Amino acid sequence: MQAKEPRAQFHRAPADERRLALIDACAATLARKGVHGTSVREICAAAGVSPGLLRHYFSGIDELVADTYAAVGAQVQAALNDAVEAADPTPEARLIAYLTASFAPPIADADLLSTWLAFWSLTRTDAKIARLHDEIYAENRITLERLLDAHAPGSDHRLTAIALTALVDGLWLELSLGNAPFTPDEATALAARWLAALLPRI
Amino acid sequence: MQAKEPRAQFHRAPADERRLALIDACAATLARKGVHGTSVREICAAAGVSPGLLRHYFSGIDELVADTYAAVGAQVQAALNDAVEAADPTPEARLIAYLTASFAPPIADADLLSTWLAFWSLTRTDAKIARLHDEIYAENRITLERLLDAHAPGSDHRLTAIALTALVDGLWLELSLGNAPFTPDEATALAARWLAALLPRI
DNA sequence: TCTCTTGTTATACAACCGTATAACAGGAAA
DNA sequence: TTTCCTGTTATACGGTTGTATAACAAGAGA
Repeated sequence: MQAKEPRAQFHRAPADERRLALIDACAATLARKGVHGTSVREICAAAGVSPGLLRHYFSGIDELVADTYAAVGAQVQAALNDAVEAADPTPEARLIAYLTASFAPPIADADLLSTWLAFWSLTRTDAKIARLHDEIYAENRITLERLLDAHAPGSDHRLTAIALTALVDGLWLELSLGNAPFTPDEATALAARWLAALLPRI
Repeated sequence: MQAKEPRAQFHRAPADERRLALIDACAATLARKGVHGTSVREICAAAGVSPGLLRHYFSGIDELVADTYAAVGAQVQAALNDAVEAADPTPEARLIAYLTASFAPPIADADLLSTWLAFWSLTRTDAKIARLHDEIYAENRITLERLLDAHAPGSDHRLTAIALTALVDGLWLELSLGNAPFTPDEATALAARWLAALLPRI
């Protein structure tokens, strides 16, 4: 004879507060438990919510993960933009601010990397995630090209932006993975030195 | 009434042929199905072997994954070394060979990337994998420092090796992820141009 | 040819997975 | 105060997970 579980108290969240809470919980779980340890139950527990609720806001766990990618991508983009806007208005200072922000919290962060790795690894198997990846990276490249163009107007910065993105990504990856053989300051200096070599006027 | 399954034919593999087959199957499954789709049964099916056999050769799936990381890491290192040794014996040619090989098969390969992403994402949660990562990257950095030192003896190439590793990693990542906005040749040219700017004699 | 070791199999197990469903209750609207 | 909609819960379901186990058979050694 099984005693029936008394129904837990709850309150009805306004607007899409619950939806955002689930997205946050998804990112946090991806970060702390990895793809392998991320499940509907785990996410909902992190959000303090019953497992069934996920499907009230999302068509399934795949859609939640995709929406989480979009949200986290936007957060990263916003953090970088903020750093650039807070810098001195010279092209040089804005570029350096972009680089510095890339190697400092909240961008260089072990949790963010773990979440990001999960997205990367889904790119191969999930078409929606792949499309999101292309959009996010294209936007990032355009931002960078604009910053470069402000410094040296007229010339084509496509390849420069590509290389700088790759360099920053690689340094960011090692830094966030932990145990990196260099400091955030060295990473910034490295990227700046690279810029100076390629764009003589910096 | 369930008919008993007749026992399948098999042959006893010599030495650790089975062990290597399981490692190959693990890498292939990680590549094709991602972390999420990789399970004991999936790996063993790929190896053409019964599920129970995995635990005869490994203490569990975690140990198999770790051993697979070590094996794949060694393969990558060997492919890069081969490319360098096959090049003209000048320091410049050897460096360029290293770069070119990084952006061509079998190194720049979607399957290899998927496998590698799985390893990266396990670095946070699995201490054994984290240690392996440090070893593999340290060895790679030393290889690169030696190549740089052959070109410009005496000076300290620590930071140069770090930056070149990051640049190559970033370009390799985008290239292997698919839909990259640049070609392998452009990636090689980019890295070479970077080297030329920083090491004047190339 | 026989024996014995052990690589290999089929199957069992409890725990977990993502999703489905019906009962419930919060709280705005009337 | 009552009604009613729906956000939220507990629970159920079939399928899959990693591991455990006992039966079996391959093939070397005697």
